[in-house]
Amino acid sequence: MNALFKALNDPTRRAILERLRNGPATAGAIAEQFQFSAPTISHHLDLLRQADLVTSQKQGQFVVYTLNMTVFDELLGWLYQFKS
Amino acid sequence: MNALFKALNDPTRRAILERLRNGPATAGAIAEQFQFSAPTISHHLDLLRQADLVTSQKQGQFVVYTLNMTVFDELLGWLYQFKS
DNA sequence: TCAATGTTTAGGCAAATGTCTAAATAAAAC
DNA sequence: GTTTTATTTAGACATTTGCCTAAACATTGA
Repeated sequence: MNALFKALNDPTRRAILERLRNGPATAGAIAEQFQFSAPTISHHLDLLRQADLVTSQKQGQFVVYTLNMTVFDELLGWLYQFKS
Repeated sequence: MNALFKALNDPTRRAILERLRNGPATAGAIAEQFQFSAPTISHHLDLLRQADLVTSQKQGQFVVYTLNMTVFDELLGWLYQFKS
């Protein structure tokens, strides 16, 4: 839960998630969309992975990142307790 | 959106929100539940207010904090785009 | 094998964060 | 009117965060 909220608490990381809504992408393709350096984006991706918001698979020299939506259910569950 | 995620990215603040699920409470009553100083809790309450997650009304020498659930809809809306 | 490409790791730095104590403000009680 | 009670503001400090550059690692291609 901590890692989840931490990962979401950054506009760049949220933008990465929105980018991945359109389908998986390599680290490089993701980094191209932003004005930050590749290491910076790599670090953001690491935090997203720690929160289980994305998964990564190595494909040759590329690393493909994929959105993992199942963890959103945890967040929805947390929110739901406030809606009653 | 930034203030919202920022406010949620702290276990103490989330615990305050859960506390307020049971109804409004004064700053002092909230502070009693935690091991932090009153100024620290006051600061947390300020961040929650900035995110519009709580409202505050002064009642005599007390300040009563109330959960504001309407802002959760914004968060639900953001989440929803990922569920399709 | 050597060079190029894609990504991560390491280390450094400024800014933001979470905590504290001390002081200020405001209302209540004596 | 002075003291107590409730809360916030101010300022300090250690830790975390987000960024960078340089270097390392891993794979592909000549």
